Formats: sequence, structure tokens, C-alpha cells
Amino acid sequence: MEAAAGAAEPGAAALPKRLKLNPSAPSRFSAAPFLKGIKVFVPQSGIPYLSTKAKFWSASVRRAGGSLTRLRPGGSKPPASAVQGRGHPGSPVAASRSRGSSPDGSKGRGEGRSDQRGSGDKQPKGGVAGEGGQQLQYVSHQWVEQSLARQQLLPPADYPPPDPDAQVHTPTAVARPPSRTGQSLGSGAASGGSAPSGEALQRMRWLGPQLWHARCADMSANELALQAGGPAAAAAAVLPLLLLLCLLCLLCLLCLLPSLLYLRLPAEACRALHAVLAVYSRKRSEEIGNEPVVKALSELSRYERALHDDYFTVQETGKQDQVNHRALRYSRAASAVRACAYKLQPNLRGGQLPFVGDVTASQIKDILESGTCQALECFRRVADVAVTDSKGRRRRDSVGGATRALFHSLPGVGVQAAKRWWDLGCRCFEDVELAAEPGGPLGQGGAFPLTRDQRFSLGHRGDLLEVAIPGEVREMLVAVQQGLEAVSHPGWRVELVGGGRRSAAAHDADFLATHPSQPVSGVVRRLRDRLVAAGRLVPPERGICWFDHIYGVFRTASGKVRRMDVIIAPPDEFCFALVGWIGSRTYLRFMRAFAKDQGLYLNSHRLMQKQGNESFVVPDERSPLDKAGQERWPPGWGPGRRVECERDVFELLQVPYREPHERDAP
DNA sequence: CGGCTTACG
DNA sequence: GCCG
DNA sequence: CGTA
Repeated sequence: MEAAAGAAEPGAAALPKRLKLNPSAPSRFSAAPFLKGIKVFVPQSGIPYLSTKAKFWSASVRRAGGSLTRLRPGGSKPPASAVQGRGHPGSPVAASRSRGSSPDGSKGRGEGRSDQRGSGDKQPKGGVAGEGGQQLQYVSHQWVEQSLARQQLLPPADYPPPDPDAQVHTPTAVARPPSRTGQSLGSGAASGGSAPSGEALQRMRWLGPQLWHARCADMSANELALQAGGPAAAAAAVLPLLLLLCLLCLLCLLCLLPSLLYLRLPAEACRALHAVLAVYSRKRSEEIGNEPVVKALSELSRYERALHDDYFTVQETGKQDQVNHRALRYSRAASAVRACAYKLQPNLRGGQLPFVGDVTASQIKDILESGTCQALECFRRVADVAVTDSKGRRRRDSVGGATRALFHSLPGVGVQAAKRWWDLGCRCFEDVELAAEPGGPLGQGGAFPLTRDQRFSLGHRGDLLEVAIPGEVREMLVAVQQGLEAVSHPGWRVELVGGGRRSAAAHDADFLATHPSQPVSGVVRRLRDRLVAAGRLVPPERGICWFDHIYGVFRTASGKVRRMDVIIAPPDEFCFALVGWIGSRTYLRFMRAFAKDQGLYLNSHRLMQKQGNESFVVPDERSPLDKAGQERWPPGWGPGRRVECERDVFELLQVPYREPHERDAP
């Protein structure tokens, strides 16, 4: 992946797309040569998201008269004379010269640029004049972004490059078995050899004052690297560049068309990579203060999902099986915000966070300023208000999103039923009840009678929409455990999975059970029958028994009803089932997408490698294969080693391990 | 411009 | 809609 | 069309 990112040319074809954006960018901008004669070195991060940006940067830097070199972690070193941003106490650091000279520099279109360099030279700074009078700087990505955005040379000392020894994820070097990949700073400091405060300070300098948050101190290096996008990004510097690049790309496209067909890279590769690198913790995002944005975006996602499920047919074009890209976008953006290390500011611009482009960025801006945004308000209106899309078209199918989402939240009520109820004029549950009276359209003998499940859910909606409190979850767990031992043998292992495992609050409870030695087939039915007979499981007619899975409603001792799922897995599938049932939904999508573009298929039973038309089970039958089809065991793995815990699944995928509460991608 | 997780009743 |  |  590193190599692919480094071979910049193919990726450049993607650039013209952004041209339509940036309406507010200053058009008068002309690149001032404020970097004249300066060589800039930044560490190559190994993070594709940054690599993409680096392509913009290096062109921008060149236009500003400088040159940008990315250093590979173990490879070439910056010249010894380069100014290291991270200075030892005594080391010379570049003094700030631009501060005094033109603090408003960005406004003036480079009037004083040429002499700025001259004035800078009066100081014999640490910026040693290299060969040919060139200055050398070794800085972080942050420096490049900020300098380009402000069109002035910022003091490199404020933007030291990250520690080259820090563990930065590269696909081949992740998840060394004994060392925790998500190592936290506090506990890992002893091995590092430097005092925690020193390293924290270094991190603070690297991220810069705006990005720094106390939570950044415990982040893994991987995660930290993902944060380098920063709120004061460089989008402003990019427009004229894009025009130029656009022309260039057009030319290139014409020349390269045949080879482009050949070059097609797996589309999901890079986004899936940084998606699985992030940490999705609700608690942390609450502390940072981004959770209101997450809430709003997931609410939007819920509404979009209530309109069309994950897949739908576009009426106008008749295209089948289109993914619900709006719901997807909101979920992914909400996840990116939840994983974000700093408090979002209203000056957010498209491209600073993964999955947040210009459209979503402006929605986030509205949410930050007013707590809501236009689409959200339209959805929430009970009146028939349609949402307008980014092209300004009114989406006629979008009316009543919030109400339909409410109906949809009942078990047994899907997208279609919710739509039907809305179309029949129902605007709240009471309306539905009225329509379900005998003689009504939803009543027995009516045009669309409720199913038994729906009738049950409607009657118990008070209970079913409440969150299950820990005591109730415990009660269900005990019932499941005892039930299993009664219908089979002692020795069952039962784990809480689902939302309840990731975070405290969930409106249902899911349990995953296995037995290390006894056969598990047939247990599902017997367990169900027993729980029903004991009056613990309410038997709605349908949707109760899968081949490996009970989908039911539990009755607590206090007489409340709660949704409950019990999954029975054979022991050799247990770890995959754990990962698959702990979720979250969005996290699994990221993970499976990431697996997919390595030719792997992950489901909640096993991991498989596709090879031509065949596929085989990993790791039991063979090793994973790399792109060339060669066997490639992850570090610590080899023939004969079996998957024994959740962490093993992550290692096989070469994804850094995340605790369940860190997989809470909304 | 194609792809967007993956399964089961 | 966003990404490659 | 419903579920995770």
C-alpha cells in the first residue's frame, strides 16, 4: 500500500473531481514564492489518507518555490543540516520571521514576498543554508498544511515531525503479536525510554495547539497520525492548482486511457484502511465534545435508512440494487467525527476528515453553530416536507422521515410497513392503533392487516423502545445460561455481545453462546422451547428461530418485555461470531470492506481467501495471499496455528485490535 | 465512473 | 456523497 | 420483506 501511494501518477487522475467544489476559495490567489529555495522534508506516514493529501502539498509547495520530499520511515534520512522541528533543548530552531513581517500576509497577494526571504536571511538561524543557498526544513505534515493555508512560512519549531521510532501502522508491520498495537502512552512509556510528559509534549507540538486535546496523550501512534488533517486546512490554497492539474489530467487521461483500464486499483482499499485504524469510542468523543455532531449525523442516517433500506431501486433510472449512499455517507461521517481527536470547529472544510467532503462539512458547520441543519429539520417535520439534495432538487420520497423511522424502530416493522402506515395518513402510534381497529385499513380484513409481530410490537412499544437496564440484561443472561445447561450439558460459555457489549446503553440484549466439547446443533430449538415453556420468551408467531439464532422477546420478572437475541456458535467459529455480533454494524462494514480488498472474505463464521474461482478457509487450510498470490502469513502466524480469540481475527486481517467499546462506529 | 458488508428466515 |  |  505504501508503494502504491508513493507511485503518485495513477492517483492524480482523481483530482479533477474536486473542481466543482471550493466556491468560497479566493480566486485571486496566486502562489507567492514564499518557500523559495526551501527544501521541506516530511515523514511519510504510511496512511493513505495523508498520502493523497501529500500529492496536493508537494505540488503546492513547488508552486511556492520550494520542494517537498517525503521520507520513508526506514529509508533515506533528511540531510543532517535540515532544521529539525523537534529541537533538543539547545538545538537552534528557526526563528519566526513571518510573524512580524506580515501577519495579514494572506490578504496581500504576495507583495512583500520576494524580500521576505531576504529579510529572513539576516538571521543566521538553525536553518542552515544548504548547497546553493537552499534552506532545509524537517517538519510535520501539519506545518505544510498550515503554511500553505496561510501562505506564509511558519516557524518549523512549532511543527516538529513525529518521532520516527513511533509505531506507525503500515499494512505489513502492524499487529506484532506480543506488543499491543493500540498501546497507550501511559503504560507503554517505560519501554519507550522517555518520560511520559516529554512524549506528551512532543505529541502536543506535533499536533499543534489547535488540534491538541488531553485525550491525544493516550492515543496510539496510528491514531495520532490520522489526526494530522487539522481544522485549519489548506483547501484555500488548492483551487488554482486544481485548474492547472485538471488540464494536465485531461491531457494525461487522453494519453493514458488504455493503461488506465489496466491500472484499475481496488476502489475501497485506502478508505477501508484508515477506517479500521480509527478508534470509535462514544465516551471519548463525549469528552472531546463532538458527540452532538455524531448524534445529529446518525439521526440523519437513521432517517435515510427508514426511507430506503440499505439497497433500493432508483425510480427514475430503474437501476436495481443501489446502495443507500446517503445513509452510508452519514454513518461514515458520523464515525469519522466520533474518531476525531480534536473538538470540531465551524471552520471545518471538506477533506479534513475521512468521509467528510464539502457537502457534509457544511452540514456539520450548521450543526455546530445551530445544533441542527436543514435536512434534519425537514426530516423532523411531521408535515409533508421534502429534503433537498445537494443539487437543490427536492426529494419527494423523503417526507416524514422521522415518523417513518419511529415506526421502523418497532420489531417486525420494516421500511415498507412504515411507509405504508405513513401513506395511510398515520403520523403517530395512536393513529396506527386507530387504523388497526376492526374495519380500518390495518385491521383484520382490512387492506393491509397488521402481522402478529406488528400487533405485538405496537401493544408493547413502551417497553420495547426503552433501554434495557443492566439488571435486566443480567436476568436474561442467567435465564439463557440456565436454559442451555438444562437442555444440554454444563459448561456453556455465554457472552454478552451487540450494543450492550460495546457501550452501556442498548435497547436490546444479544448473547452469544458456545460449548467447548458438546455438539451445538439442535440446541437452538430446544433452548427456545424451554424458554417459551418457562414463560421467559414471548412467542410471536414468526421470527423466533434461525438455524443458529433465536430472535425473540424476553419477559422479565417485573413483567416488562425486552428484545433479546441468542446466537449459538460451534467453538471453532466462536471468535468470528464474537467479532461479527459485537459489531458495530458500521465497524463491521469497514472491517469487511478492508478484508475484501485483500481478497479475503470475513463473515461471522470464518475468514476465507478467494483465489480465482475457488476459496479456502484462513488460516486452517492455507495462509492469506498477497496481491501477487504468494502466501503471506501475518507476523506470528504460520501453518497449524488456529484462531483462538478475537485478537487473532484482527491479526489475521492485519488490523490493529480494538476493544469492543472502541468499535462503536455509529 | 464504479463501488459502497454479509449473512439468514 | 465520497473515494480512488 | 423481515432480521442481525
